Amino acid sequence: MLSKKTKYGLKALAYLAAQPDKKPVQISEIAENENISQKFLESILLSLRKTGFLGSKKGKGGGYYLLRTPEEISMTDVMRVLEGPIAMVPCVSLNFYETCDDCPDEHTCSVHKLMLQVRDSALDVYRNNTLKDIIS
Amino acid sequence: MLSKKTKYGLKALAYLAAQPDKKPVQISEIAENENISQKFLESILLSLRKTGFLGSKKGKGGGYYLLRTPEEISMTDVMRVLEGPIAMVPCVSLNFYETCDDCPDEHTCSVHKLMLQVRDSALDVYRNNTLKDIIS
DNA sequence: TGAAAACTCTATTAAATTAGTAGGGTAATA
DNA sequence: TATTACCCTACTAATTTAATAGAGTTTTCA
Repeated sequence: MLSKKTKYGLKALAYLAAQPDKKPVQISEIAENENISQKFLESILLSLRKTGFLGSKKGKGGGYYLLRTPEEISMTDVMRVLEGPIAMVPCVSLNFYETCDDCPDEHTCSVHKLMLQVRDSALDVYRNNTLKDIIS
Repeated sequence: MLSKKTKYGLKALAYLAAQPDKKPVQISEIAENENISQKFLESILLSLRKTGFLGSKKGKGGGYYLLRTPEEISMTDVMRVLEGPIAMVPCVSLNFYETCDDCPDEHTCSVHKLMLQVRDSALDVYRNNTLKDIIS
């Protein structure tokens, strides 16, 4: 299940990408328009800023804005930052790999075999979608 | 993230599918060989029996066995029973559909758009894999 | 026939994660 | 210099997951 954090983060990014100009947008504006708790959104935008997706401007007329153009922002990167691993089990994760403590051998594990395919198919989707692609 | 329930359920199914004959296999045997808590596995096998994947035989010499051949068991069905919805958000789920309370319009929602693709790609994988395909 | 083997079922619980809430602090701009 | 708006920490309620405990029932085989 997709976490609210990821869902809200994606919506906020899409909202910023849909702006006609690059002027900073206030948290409160995004929160209202996308029906998100303002405080919760605050923490999500903060993490997107720390990971290089967003810039912010303080003071009057301040807010958040995209640091890159929408077509430069890959869903792969966004998902990894917001949701974490794309794989459903750590033993098939590219960026968050861990061995299973129960499994004696990955190569003969049926779960591993299936989840490898699922990961690859999900990666395919994320790699083929930028922020620009998902705004309408 | 894949739940342990699903992981263990898949492993148990694969274990049964790998049996040379159709004799019932005891819970304890599966639990030991696959490093699964026996009591937890018990409840998982029970749910697989109630959903028509497994049959059971009581008493001495009893245990669980597959009701269908491995190539007749689609990963789509198994995943839906063990893990629940294949979609990451309810608004793109085929079997567990729900509207989002926050989203004003699904058709213009960027999250919806992306998650629809992810669901389809996952479904593709599950539809193309039977229990036979994932045992080695 | 009776005892052991093995499944069945209910209820409880511990741990982890998620989704927020509260509230004060700090920086920048008009 | 006051206001706006971001920044940060800590706490908490709710939910889900992963078991655990224990009693009960059915079946089979000796």
